[in-house]
Amino acid sequence: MLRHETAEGVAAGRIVEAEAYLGTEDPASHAYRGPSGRAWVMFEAGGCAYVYFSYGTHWCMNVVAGPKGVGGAVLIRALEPLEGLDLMRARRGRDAPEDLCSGPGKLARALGIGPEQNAADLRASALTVRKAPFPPGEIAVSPRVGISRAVDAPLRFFERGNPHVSRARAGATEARRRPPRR
DNA sequence: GGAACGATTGAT
DNA sequence: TCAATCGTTCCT
Repeated sequence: MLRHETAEGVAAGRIVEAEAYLGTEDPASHAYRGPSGRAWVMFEAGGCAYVYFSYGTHWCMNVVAGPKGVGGAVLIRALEPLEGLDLMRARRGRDAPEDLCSGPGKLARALGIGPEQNAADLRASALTVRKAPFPPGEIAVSPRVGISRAVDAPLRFFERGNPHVSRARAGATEARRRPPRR
């Protein structure tokens, strides 16, 4: 689960959807061009947060993975809210639990995650990743959502049937198929 | 120096 | 289906 402690209170949820972004070999990854610009954090040692500004409007949060010097991170795409739901509601301006954390921008907003948390140590800071209170169900795999390169790589992972999983606009479900080329 | 695009969301 | 909105990338 992902948990954030702020002056406003605690908000936490169980991670139910995530995507892997690799290093300089993954054209869809921010790390593709090396440790320049915002992507430098992806080349730090695993265990810290990579927070980036998306579409000029939203913040998204990753867990950096792999050894120092190698690019890689896991984008947290959806949470099942478990703690601080009213705080999440206030931050999100939504009421339904399924509307609080069912997308990378939504969950960052709900947990109060922003640029201040970039490069934060997820083992020992206000923002942590820890073991969930109950184990996952079946894990399904699909292509990643919202990208235009490496669109077929099966690097999205989610708990099948969980109502808090984001709705994949791009149709990135396990049933998705690219039309056969002729 | 400028144009285009993007690991998204919410309203129309 | 489209606007919001801005940092990064890519082109001239």
